[in-house]
Formats: sequence, structure tokens, C-alpha cells
Amino acid sequence: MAKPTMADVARRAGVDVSTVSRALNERTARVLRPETVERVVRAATALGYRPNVLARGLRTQRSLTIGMVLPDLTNPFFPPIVRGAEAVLDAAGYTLILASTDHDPDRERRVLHSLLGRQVDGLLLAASRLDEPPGELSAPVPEGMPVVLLNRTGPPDMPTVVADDAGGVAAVVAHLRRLGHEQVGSVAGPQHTSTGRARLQGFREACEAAGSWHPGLVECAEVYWVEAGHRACARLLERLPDLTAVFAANDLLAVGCLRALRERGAAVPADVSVVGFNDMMLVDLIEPALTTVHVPQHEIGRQAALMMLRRLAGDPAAADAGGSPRMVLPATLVVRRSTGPAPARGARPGVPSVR
Amino acid sequence: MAKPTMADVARRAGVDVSTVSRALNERTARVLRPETVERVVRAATALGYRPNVLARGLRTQRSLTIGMVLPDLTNPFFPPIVRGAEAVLDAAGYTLILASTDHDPDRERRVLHSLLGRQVDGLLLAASRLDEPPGELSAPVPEGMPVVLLNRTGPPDMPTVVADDAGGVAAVVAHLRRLGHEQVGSVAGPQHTSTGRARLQGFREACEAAGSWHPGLVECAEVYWVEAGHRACARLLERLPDLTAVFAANDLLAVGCLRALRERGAAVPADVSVVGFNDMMLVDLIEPALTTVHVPQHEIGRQAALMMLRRLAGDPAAADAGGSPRMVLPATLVVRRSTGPAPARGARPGVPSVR
DNA sequence: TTGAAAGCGCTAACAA
DNA sequence: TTGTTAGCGCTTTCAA
Repeated sequence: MAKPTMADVARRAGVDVSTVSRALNERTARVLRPETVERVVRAATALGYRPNVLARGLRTQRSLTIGMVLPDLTNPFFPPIVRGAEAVLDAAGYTLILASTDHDPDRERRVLHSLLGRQVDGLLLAASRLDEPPGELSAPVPEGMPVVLLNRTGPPDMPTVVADDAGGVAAVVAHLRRLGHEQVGSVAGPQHTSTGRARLQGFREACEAAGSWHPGLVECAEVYWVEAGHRACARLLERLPDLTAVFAANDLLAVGCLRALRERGAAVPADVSVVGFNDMMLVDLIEPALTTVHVPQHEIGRQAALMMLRRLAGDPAAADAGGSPRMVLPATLVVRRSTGPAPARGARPGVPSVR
Repeated sequence: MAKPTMADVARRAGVDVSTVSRALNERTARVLRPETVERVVRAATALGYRPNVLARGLRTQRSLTIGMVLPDLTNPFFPPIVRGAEAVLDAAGYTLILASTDHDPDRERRVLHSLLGRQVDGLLLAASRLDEPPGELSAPVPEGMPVVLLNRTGPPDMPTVVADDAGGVAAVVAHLRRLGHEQVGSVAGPQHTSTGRARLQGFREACEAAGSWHPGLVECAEVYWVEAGHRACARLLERLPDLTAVFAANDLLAVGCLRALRERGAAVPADVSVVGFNDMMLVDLIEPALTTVHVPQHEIGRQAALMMLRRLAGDPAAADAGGSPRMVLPATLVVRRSTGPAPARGARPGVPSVR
């Protein structure tokens, strides 16, 4: 017999299926006579019985499944987040279903549609687009469907877990100022993402506080990818050849900056300092080891999942708090080799400075 | 009304649910009067109806779901594979469910159990352990459940997609010999993985062919991770201080080797050449850019998924072929900066050679 | 061309 | 303490 069902177990144990159901369910097993439970369990294991989670879900209206939507699993930023979320959801009996959007709103719609069709109990969104009208997602999510936003912001009434972008950027700018850099440029992230905006905003505010803000200091990359950073940095250097430091809104962009600078013969950090964001795996191994801002990815996933579980449990505390918890996890500067003292005045990129 | 069901659509369209079912199903819609279909479709969209895939699955005995088991999503090797598989499965209407084992047979068992409970239609296994008796998995997989192995080998009757490890390793050894290296050591991968074994085996054969084989040339890492590579390389150098080249069975291990060599003051590639395996993202950016063997990860995922689809379709061609297709995808050497000519004889690591 | 009815595997009243 | 019954949302015979 291919897949034993509850009826098979019932027959073998000489009881009704409902008794099997009760015996196999933690909560209801205690109402049965222990020897009955024993007999059922024995029959079940003998047959290699495995409950059909889908059938149960159909009956109980809970699939024990959470959908997680992200732009691209290939971006090293996401796997640790996934593992973090997976760890807590798995422990609670939930299964995670991943879906990639490739930043494509159309794909996001399709993907959301598919997840909803699979009756997910909740949605972890790491990819909501900011340019949608607040309160709307790119696909209609049913009333009351628990949603948690990760590393993105969205409608104010939606639970969110983000890293402290502004704090991280402020630390970066302070670090560079301390090293004597006055001309600090930035390769910003895509401005349809909330991290892209938040980090640019943070950069702007930090510069303004230091009295050195100028719109020309910023060049935006279209996506968080090495090539985009390369191009954006090239444009930036074209305009501001005297730059002594560049802050990239993302490690991948920073790597692109490193390349652009190398091509121009500028030494890092002797001529130009470079800072990234995220502290992705392996960026401590590139040359020079990248100074960056560490974002607690695993913890972001964990906390988002915990928030989701609270929602699913209908946590009264969460409701009492009067709205949506917005969790901001600290982002901390990690100083490595890609930043150094500003070159002596008058020195030019390409002309190795003596430090 | 929270979630409109087929009954809601039927009521609104003034037909029976069975008619709704027929109207909404490509295959059966053509038996209905076009205007009926039209009416049903209109009612469905008006209500924002979304078919319940779980309920359908319960009835049709197909969940349109494939489980993929892998050791660790955080290992950069896997995401491209996942995307490759996802791309073809998604196009065929299937959803992928990922599960991580962390190399723990116990977790693998649990994870498999969970996937089977979710009624997956097939299993993509990137993590079967080789030390299980052939023909057995670490959890009982039901008769007839389609299984495809990725980047691992297993029981001979099981469809498999692997990279050409032996060919890749042979190219590595040939490359190093051409550069004049005679003392080539290897930091091998964990020997309970098939890639670990295949690459060690390939290394051994290549050395034997060159008449330079010696068991002492190899040191095994316990896992594919930077620290493990670091330790293994340190042990290797302890024993063979005159080594001029080391082949690591994996890029992460190679990065560990780079660290171990740096600690000992050996320059790469001037004193010692280092080669990795896999061509993981970002290894072209570390210093020195890593010479490695490119493994077509995305393609591995794609092909495995295609194989799975063929199985699911009960492809007669596959059956006619008389057994399990075993696909071997070419692995190609990518020469970058971490390999160079062997240092002049007599030169010692730590003493910069003049080349 | 459409409707009626049964049933996928399970849970949860309600009875006994 | 256990069995009977109904039904979750859907597909698929079988009739009409």
C-alpha cells in the first residue's frame, strides 16, 4: 500500500478514524484511554503512517505555511535572513515557501498570487515596492492576512523589522570625518527601495549636520549589483575627481566602486576610502578588506518570524500596544582596510600619497 | 466575504460548482458553451476568486509542489542552483519548498518527513549522505516518489545531475604542472560527501598519472567552510613546508588556505599557488583573484528540475533509456591571479621569490 | 452542455 | 472514553 491513510491505521488498530485523529494529536490524546493511544500509535508506526498536512489544513483552515517574498536569493544578503526566519518558524511547526521577484512588480504579483493560492497563513515581504500607494501591495492581499515587512518600510500600520540604516550611515560619515575626509561622495541604492532611500536620506542628514551637503555628491545605482555600482561610481568620479571618500549604500555597490577606482588608478584607501553597507559574507576577504556596516541579517529574519508568530497567535500584547510594532535592529560600523586617513591636500587620486 | 470559494462563484454565475470547475480549467473549459465560461470567469474575477490549490491537490492527489533538500542555503554554492530549479519548475506550475539540513542526518530525516507530510510530488536532493547503504535514504521515501540527486551521487538507479569533478580536477593539476609545480598538495573536502570524494579521487588519479602521488599530499577538511580549510591547510603546511601549490576542493576552503598561507608569510602566487573549486560569486574579487573551477550551478538546478518534470510526466523516453539518466555537466578551469609559475628551486615560502 | 453526487484525508461537533 | 456524522474546497464520474 503506497501511502497509508488514517483509515488504514484505524482498521489496523480496530478503532474509528476519529479515534486515530485524537490519538495522534497532542492536545486531544489525553481524553483517550492510554492503552488506546498506545494501540493506535503502534499501528501508525507499523504502517509508516504520515499525516497528510494538506488535508488537515483544508479542514482546519490553516496551512501551517508562511510565504516569504524576496527579490533574489542569489543576493548574499538574503540567505542568512531566510535561515533566521526558517529557524523560528520551523520550531513552531511552520514551513517557509520562498519566492523570488527579481525586483519585477509583475513577478511579485504573480508570486503573491501563487502563495495566496497555496493558502499561506502569513506573508514575510522583503520586497515590497515603496512606489506603490501606501496601504496597497502589488497584489491584493486578503483582509486580515498577517504580513510582516523585512528590511523594507511600507504602510505605517504594517509590522516591520528593519536595520537602523540612519544610525549606520551616521557612523560611517562620522568615521570618515574623523579620518579627515571632507569630500565624501555616495553611490546610493535604487530609490524605489526603502533601504536605498533611507540610506541616502541618512547620508544627506549626516552631511548637512557637518555642513557639507551638496546634491552633486550623490549618484544612484539602478539596482544593488556590482556593475551598477561600477557605473555609478564612474559617473561620480567623472563629476568629482577630487573625491577622497565614497560611501556605497551596499557592499555589492562598494565592490563596483573598488573596480571603478582601480580602473582610474586610484589606490584604496591611500587615495580614496570606500565604505559599504551590509557586511555580506566574503567582503572581509576582498582586497582591501571592506569597511562596512554590519546588518544583523539572521536576527532580522528571526525577529520578523517571531513577529509573525505573535500575529498568528493573535497576541493580545501586540494589539494592546496599539498598532504595529516597528523593530529597528542596530547596524554597527565594521572598520577594515578600505578606509584610511584623507590624503594630504593637493594630492590627486592616481598620485600615490605619502601617509 | 474573506475568501471567496467556488460555491460563491457558482452562486453569482447562477451555475453549479462543477460548471465553475470546468470553466476555470483549461482542459475542460472547451466542453462548455463559451458564454457560460464567459459568465463564470466574470463572476470569478468580480469576486477576486483564487482557487485553493491545497483542496485541488487533495482531490487530484498532486500537490504541484517539489521539495528541495540542501545542506545550507548560506553556502553561496546553492542559491544559483535553487534559482535554476525554481525557474523551470515555476514555469511548469510547480512550487519549490526548500529545507536545510546543516549536514545533520537527523535534521535531514525530519526535513524529509516534513516534506513528505506536505505531499510533495517529487524530491530534489542536494544533500544525500554517501555513507548510507546504497539504495537507502536517511528517511523512508515512498515507493515511486520521483527523486533527483543534485551535485551528489547516490544509488546507481537514481537520476543524478553532477558537475564533471574529475575533469575539473584534471584540468587543475595539468594547469599547475604546466606552471612547473611538482609538489602539489590538496585540502580535500569532507569525505562523506560525494563531491569531497570525487575531487580527492580525481586529484589522486591526476597525480598518479603524473607519477607524483603520495597520500601525505592530502589533508581533509571536516566541512566546506573557511575555518576548516584554514586548519587543514595549516596541518598540510606543517607536514610539507616545501609545497608550491595547493588545490582546495572548494572555494571556501581555498579562502581558508589563503589565510593560512598569509599567516605563515607565504605570498600567493609568488611562493605558493592556490586553486579552488566552484567559482562561487565574489571569489573573483578577493585578493588575489582566485583561480578556480567553474561549476555551472544554475544549469545544474535547471537540468535537475527538467529531469524531475520528465519523471513526473512519466516520460517514456526516460524509461526506454533503460534506467536513470546520469547527467554530467562540464566543469571548466578559470585561471585568475592566485596561480603562477612555481618558485625557483631552493626558494622557500616566506622568502619572496624573484620571478 | 450542465447538474447531482461522491469523495480526496482529515478534524470537530454531537451523541452515545 | 469512543463512534457517528458532517464538511473543509475542489474534481470527476455518472446522469440527465
